[in-house]
Amino acid sequence: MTNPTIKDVAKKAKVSIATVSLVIHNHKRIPQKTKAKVLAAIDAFNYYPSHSARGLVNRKSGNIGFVLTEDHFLRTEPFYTQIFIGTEFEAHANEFYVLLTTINPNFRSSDKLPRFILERNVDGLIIAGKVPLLFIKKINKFNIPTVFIDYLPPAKNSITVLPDSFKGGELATNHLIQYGHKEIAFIGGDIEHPSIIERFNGYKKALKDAGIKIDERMIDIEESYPGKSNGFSAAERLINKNKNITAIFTCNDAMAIGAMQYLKDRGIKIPDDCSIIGFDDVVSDNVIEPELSTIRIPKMEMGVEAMKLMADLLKKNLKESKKVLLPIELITRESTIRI
Amino acid sequence: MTNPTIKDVAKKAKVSIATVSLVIHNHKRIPQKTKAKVLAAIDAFNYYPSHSARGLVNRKSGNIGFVLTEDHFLRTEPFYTQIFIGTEFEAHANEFYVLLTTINPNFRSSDKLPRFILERNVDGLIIAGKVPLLFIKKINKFNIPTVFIDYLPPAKNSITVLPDSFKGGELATNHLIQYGHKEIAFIGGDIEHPSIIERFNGYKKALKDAGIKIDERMIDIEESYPGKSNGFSAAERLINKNKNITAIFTCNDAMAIGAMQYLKDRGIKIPDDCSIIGFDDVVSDNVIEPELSTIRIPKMEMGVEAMKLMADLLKKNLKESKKVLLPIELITRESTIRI
DNA sequence: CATAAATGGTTAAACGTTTAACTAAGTTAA
DNA sequence: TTAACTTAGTTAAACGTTTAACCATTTATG
Repeated sequence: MTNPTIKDVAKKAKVSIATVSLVIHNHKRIPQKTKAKVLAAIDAFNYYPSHSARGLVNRKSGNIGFVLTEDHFLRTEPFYTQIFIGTEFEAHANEFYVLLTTINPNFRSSDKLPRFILERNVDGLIIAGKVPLLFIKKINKFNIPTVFIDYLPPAKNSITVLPDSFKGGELATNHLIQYGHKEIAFIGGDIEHPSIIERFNGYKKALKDAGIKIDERMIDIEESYPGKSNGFSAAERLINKNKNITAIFTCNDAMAIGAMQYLKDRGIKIPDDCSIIGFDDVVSDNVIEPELSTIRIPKMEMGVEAMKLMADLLKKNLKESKKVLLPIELITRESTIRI
Repeated sequence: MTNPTIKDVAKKAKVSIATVSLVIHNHKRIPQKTKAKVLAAIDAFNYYPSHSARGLVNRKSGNIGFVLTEDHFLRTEPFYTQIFIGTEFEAHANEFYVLLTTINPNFRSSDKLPRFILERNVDGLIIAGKVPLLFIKKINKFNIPTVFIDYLPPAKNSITVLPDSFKGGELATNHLIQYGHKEIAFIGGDIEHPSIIERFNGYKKALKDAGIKIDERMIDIEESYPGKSNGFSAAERLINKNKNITAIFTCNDAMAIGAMQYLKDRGIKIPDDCSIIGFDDVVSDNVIEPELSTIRIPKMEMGVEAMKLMADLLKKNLKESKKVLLPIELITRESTIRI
């Protein structure tokens, strides 16, 4: 048989289609006897309501759009992938589908918006990572409930899920301080990014609390993007400027890997000559040597949390501004050592 | 204004909604003049047809389901992620949305099928990687057009996209032979998997062609899963059995990494004492040392190809059985050396 | 000039649900 | 006994499209 419809079920149960619908929605008007009869028919046909028909009358798509920039999606580290998995997982629980799409990181105002926005095929939007302001402005016109992950848009009334970067920065730096380090460098990229800047602030706070003077020469935040090769360049500048560094805190693992490469090339032994700690915990399967100490971000959990907020938001039990900080965790591995 | 509908457009253009629809579908009956008028109105409202309404009348969802097992999705290497990106990319071109879902690798017949199948919310299914036979059997009842990626289901009438594993196995082995190696070991896991077995066959073929005798003691295909820790164990067995190995071909990069770990631990220098070559090219960003020679699989391209096949399949210009082998490529890096 | 054919558009049914409004029958209360 | 409720269901409109069938003009044909 072809796809069974509510009519087939109604006929079989000898009731009207309205009754079938009411049963499906657990309407109190329907007594047990009728309910059972209808449910039996539903079962017999293995009937499920058509998504499109429902969408049409309810003016809901049942879909949540997941947006991130192409470059983020193509990154080899599974950072945003893990976040996506989290949303996907929680979507199950809330009976949503997740539609993923990428946008150009250099979004121009003439660029088309993702099709699912134009077609009103999503009930909500989850935006992961930094996206162009122009994009945000343009979608604002559509008034779609939106949750951000790992990015705090400038407009102050957003719902956002972030890792606790400030605490992470403190934690990483304190870890080095407790290991006896005093000459602790910081490497950052894309310093405007709210997460990065907080890590930097955490670094400065920890140093200050420990009575260590913040030295401009120990800080390199020039790079515009926190990637591996930029980590290499930053380490190069830093070391050339400053021979007595005993530890480096990089704003993420990718930069840490680049920095490690430079140190190795230069003959500086890790961790014996120099400790290094990253952020994110994305280096897969301990494949790098020495294994990298880092601050773990709960990536899947961030996705889960975002989708939970979305569900609340769509049920209207959420005001339009909320910032959720997810706890981070220090992971001590081989790249940091007591001095 | 709230979501504009075809009615709004029709009113503004002073035509019937049928005319608007015909314009949208580029029907030849409509002359330029009318078309322009309607298009102007469409533009004025920034109108896009409702996805649900269309789906309802066309009996099409416009969605393609992407299915893989949970464990595959959670793997840290971006293998299936890259494939997914490929399908997503090509989906854009064909105006599809991709709905991703995972299934339990130990799918029981009592388990529920993915919701999008039950609700008939997908027009086609792309299944990536090995999935339980029971699952395949169960979805067969729904008669949904299906394309497989990186897995050849036993039923012979499938449409499948695979890397050319046989040629890859030959290529990898020949590379080692050309480098003067004669004692070449093979490490495999999940040897029943069509891709793995082909790599193994390629290995044997290359040895035979080179007049090298195939030695059972040089082969370890015991492990049930081709992962990192199993690569470690396999290397251990192999080395203990057999001291004169000068090169190893592992069925994938994950096992190669595990094997490298064992060799390093044991004090065997790579590549000086032993060359090693993997398969897949998933080791991110040259993070491992020495950098791993491997056979590159065109992962994104596999996704793209699968979605193209799906588009053809849905347009009915494709018979129900087709096997597409995508070309692989030898990547020579640091882990293989001339003897 | 009468008729056939081409052109350009409209009408209305259909897709599969949801739900407000209604109805019919049974129950309660004064 | 009768009016007022309650209960259990049905009817019908609506959601926003698509498209076959139809109609009215205009143009071509013999």
